[in-house]
Amino acid sequence: MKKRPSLKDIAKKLNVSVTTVSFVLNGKGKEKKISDELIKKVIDYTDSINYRPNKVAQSLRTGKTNILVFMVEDISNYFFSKIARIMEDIAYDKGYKVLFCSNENEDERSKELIQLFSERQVDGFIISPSPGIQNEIESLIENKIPVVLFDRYFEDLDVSHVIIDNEDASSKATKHLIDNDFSRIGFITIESSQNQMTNREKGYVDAMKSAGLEPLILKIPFEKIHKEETKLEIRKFIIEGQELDSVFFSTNYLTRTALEVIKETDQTLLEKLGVVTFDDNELFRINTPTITAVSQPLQELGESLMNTMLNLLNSKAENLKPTKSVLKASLIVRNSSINKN
Amino acid sequence: MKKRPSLKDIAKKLNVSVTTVSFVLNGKGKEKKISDELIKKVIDYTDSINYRPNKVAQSLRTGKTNILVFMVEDISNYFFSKIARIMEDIAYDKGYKVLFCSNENEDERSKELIQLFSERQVDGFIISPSPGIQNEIESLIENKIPVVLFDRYFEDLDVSHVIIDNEDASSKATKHLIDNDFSRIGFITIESSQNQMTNREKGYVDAMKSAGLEPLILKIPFEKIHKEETKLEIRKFIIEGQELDSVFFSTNYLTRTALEVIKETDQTLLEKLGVVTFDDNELFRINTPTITAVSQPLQELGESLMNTMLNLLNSKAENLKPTKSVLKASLIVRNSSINKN
DNA sequence: CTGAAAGCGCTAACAC
DNA sequence: GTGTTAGCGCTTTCAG
Repeated sequence: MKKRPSLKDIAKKLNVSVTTVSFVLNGKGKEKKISDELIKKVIDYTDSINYRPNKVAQSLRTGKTNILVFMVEDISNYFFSKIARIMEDIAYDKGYKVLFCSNENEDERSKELIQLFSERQVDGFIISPSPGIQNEIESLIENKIPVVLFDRYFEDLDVSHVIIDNEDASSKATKHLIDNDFSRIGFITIESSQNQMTNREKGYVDAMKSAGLEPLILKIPFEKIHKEETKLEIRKFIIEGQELDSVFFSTNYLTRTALEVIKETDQTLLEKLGVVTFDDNELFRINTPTITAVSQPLQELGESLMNTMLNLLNSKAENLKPTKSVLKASLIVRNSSINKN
Repeated sequence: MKKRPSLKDIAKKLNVSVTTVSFVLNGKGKEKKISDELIKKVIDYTDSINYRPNKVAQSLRTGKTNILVFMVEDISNYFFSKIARIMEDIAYDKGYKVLFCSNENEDERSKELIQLFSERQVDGFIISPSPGIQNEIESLIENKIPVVLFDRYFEDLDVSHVIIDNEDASSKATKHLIDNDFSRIGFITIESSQNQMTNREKGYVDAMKSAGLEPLILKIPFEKIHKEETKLEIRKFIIEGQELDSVFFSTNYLTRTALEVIKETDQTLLEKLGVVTFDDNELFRINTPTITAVSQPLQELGESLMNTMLNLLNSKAENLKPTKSVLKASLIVRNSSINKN
């Protein structure tokens, strides 16, 4: 193995000092008044051997890695992966690279990942936090590592975040069903104390109550989402239990599970049952019937997240006040929720 | 900002040398015959301040990062993300962390990513390569950086790989349609010279010919997959053109696009049209009708990939012969492909 | 048993 | 204009 050449090797080869090479390579040649001739000589040589500086050494020296971490529940989820892509493009222009990872909404995994990347000195974290990592977030902040929370946040922690107005979105979705003459409207959600979920529930409950309707709620524990018993529960709730005429799902994976259940049970059910889901998805455009969905503004979310992060990064050490952004979601009306009479 | 404590800080605090602390922290206390008492003192203190070594410094010193890169076309694709997860678990047990990234099957992006991670001294690459990065792969190999290719490979490059027998899988799928009395069987694929695709085509063509049937092929350029004109082309091919009675798709994103097209055009078409797709997906279980799919053995693929990589990693410098694994895929028969008469 | 010190590759203050 | 050198935080050889 021909060891990768180092600055020193280059300096020796060219009979100049490492400083000179370093300055030239970092574009400080002019500034340091190094002769054009020498600059050209260095550039030509490094180009010719395709020299690549060792970033590990650079990072050790400068304390910066130019790496940002985007940690979410599940990066293969359309919602998260789309935003990831948007952020990546913005970050790239500013010289940052974004690393993606999934915490499965588990505290253990979140902590491990934060640990792992902290040790590796990443420059900042954008996190959709699992419920119990408040301390870890706090400790990052204390160490002056930029953190932006996303999708959900901790109410008693003064940290920058970017979220949508879940209550408003949920309320709009519920009212839409009511306007389409549904009245036995069920709400299927995840059992969770995280505020993105509680706010969705609140939006639903308030909309129902103010229309004089009875809230009908089924809560699934997160761990059981992919269990067979969950399917049974959903089936029971929709089909046998409450004589529902429609359902509003608080997340798209619940909707997917429910669609499977319905498919296995009684395909024709969807001809009568009203359906609205949180979070849009490719599948919902293709399904029979197409599914009405609350759609989050992906582009704005991504931009807002990255801008907040870049601000934090640039305001080095100075105590910038946390930025808190709340964006609005919109309802994409499709066939599943229009009046079925 | 309270600077993170370094080894030196700890040594000073404890009135011992950095060497001692380093040995203890690396579990070499016993080996180096450091007194139990001292070991305990060090451990207790580092635990109490929750000391975390700076991995950047460690990496610079040791030349190892314990990071592996898994680069695929699109990590949000079910197929790739599932395998990623399987590998991650195995790697984790061996002290490696896996970083995921998507190259969108673009050479430019692939090169950038390889560049980026090489500079950061990652220990190995598992890559589903875009068509034109043969040189970059070669150069990694020359620098003795472990590489395992996945899903596709370069026929004239002697590099470890893990793939499935695409020709066989494709042939089985085609024969399945033939056995179910379909005869005007179209094949919709990506225009590509990469061997995972050419082999799928070959499997189809051979199966058709040996049944005395005429191959009917539509090729979509990769860049146009999400363009509107692609939908038009697919529609024309299936509906107007060749009087097909069935279609076999070479990738699941083509199938998704086609399902959308069909949905927009004539929902009842699927009652008559036979459909088989490469690569299983959640959607295909939910769709009406459920879609027959070629399913790759995810668990085995993941295990095989990681084992190959770990072997490479452990056979440091010694010239290990590349390992080439070819696994078999299976056909999951659902409603879309059973005899429609 | 423990400590001193070299050095991984790079940056940048300082010297000349 | 260019070179010398300290040091980022860590591992590990060698000395005692």
